[in-house]
Amino acid sequence: MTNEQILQNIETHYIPLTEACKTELIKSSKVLFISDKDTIIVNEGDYADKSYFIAKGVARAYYLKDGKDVTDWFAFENDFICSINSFFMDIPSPHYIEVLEESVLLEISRDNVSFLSEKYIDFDRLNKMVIIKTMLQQQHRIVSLQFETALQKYHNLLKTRPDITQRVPLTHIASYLGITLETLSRIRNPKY
Amino acid sequence: MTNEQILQNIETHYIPLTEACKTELIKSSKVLFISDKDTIIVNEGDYADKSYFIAKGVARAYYLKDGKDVTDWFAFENDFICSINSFFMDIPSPHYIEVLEESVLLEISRDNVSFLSEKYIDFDRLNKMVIIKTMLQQQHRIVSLQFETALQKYHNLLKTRPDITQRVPLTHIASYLGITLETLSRIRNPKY
DNA sequence: CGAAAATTTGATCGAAGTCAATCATTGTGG
DNA sequence: CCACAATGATTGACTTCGATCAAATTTTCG
Repeated sequence: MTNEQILQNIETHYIPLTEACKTELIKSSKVLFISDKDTIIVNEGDYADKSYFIAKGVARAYYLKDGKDVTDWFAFENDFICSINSFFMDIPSPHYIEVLEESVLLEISRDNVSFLSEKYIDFDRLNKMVIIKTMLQQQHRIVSLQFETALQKYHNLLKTRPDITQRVPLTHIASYLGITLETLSRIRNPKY
Repeated sequence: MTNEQILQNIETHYIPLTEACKTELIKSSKVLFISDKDTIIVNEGDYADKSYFIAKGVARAYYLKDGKDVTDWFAFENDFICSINSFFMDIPSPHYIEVLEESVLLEISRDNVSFLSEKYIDFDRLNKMVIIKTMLQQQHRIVSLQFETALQKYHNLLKTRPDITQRVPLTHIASYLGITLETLSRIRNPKY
């Protein structure tokens, strides 16, 4: 996967960028080729000042709640992911971020995001789009968590990500949906 | 309440703004003095392209879920509120926004937000701060909804807003917390 | 003051959690 | 390349928190 392909993906899924902006974006970011699944790219406690564009693969953000692994976020192809508290508030990360498949990521630091946003208005728009998209997804998730049954939440997830069960262990899907693995397993039984 | 006081509040709770920016912000926004509680300022179906800074009072965003009133958001003094889906995606609002006390609001349109963000870097920073603050609050709310008991959710709300029970009917607090009014009432009983 | 709205209290029910035991799949070392 | 340990998923029995339905009580306000 080349730099050009990655930029192409960003442009088709977000907005076109000027040549100058793209050149400087590549210069100020780093492509990570991660071959091992379950590679941890952010650890709890890190000052995680990097944001990652998933060019290929899947990643998840999770944290330990009373020692139990709770998935907070999945990022698939063309999504961005970061440790949201750490990135935006400059505090130690409560989250781990882990890659779940062989993946290609574009890594960019908060400082470089700021710098590019100041310099290129199209990058600033991209940046705002990513943040607003995240906010709207969270909004949707809040409604979902609050008023949907386990079954509805699972079906809705499948609607937006039909391939998720092939790519992500059920344990992570369960904790993401706020249900137990056992309940998820029962729900998946066709007799429901 | 004067324009100067409102601007002063914004500056102390967010960031200082240049004089030019403040002058133009006042010119491109409108102060609403709302004397009747329960005044609806955004209706379901509206293209709600306005954002409101609460200089004084309380407002809430709510929607009807199967005919039932569900509170999605409270905004108190120095908070911003808007119909998030409508404002950012330019679609008809699923939310109503209602004022719950005699209030003073500063109303600004999406177009004016864009314009001021382009023209004044300090306003752009303010705008980003508001969005990121919203995102982080939602993040916190997701964790809360997913793993806390009714009692914990209520206590946490009281910790950040001790005065909320004096200012907002319990029905709205209950639906905001994702619990029924009856459960909230039981939880509030000192024997818990 | 009295009607309407808000809140409390009580009794019952059900969705999903917990604990525990199996079953299935995967991947690694002999 | 198989065996078997480790991990992941399913199934079962039981429990619990909070929902629902219903009624009583308190508060608010014209």
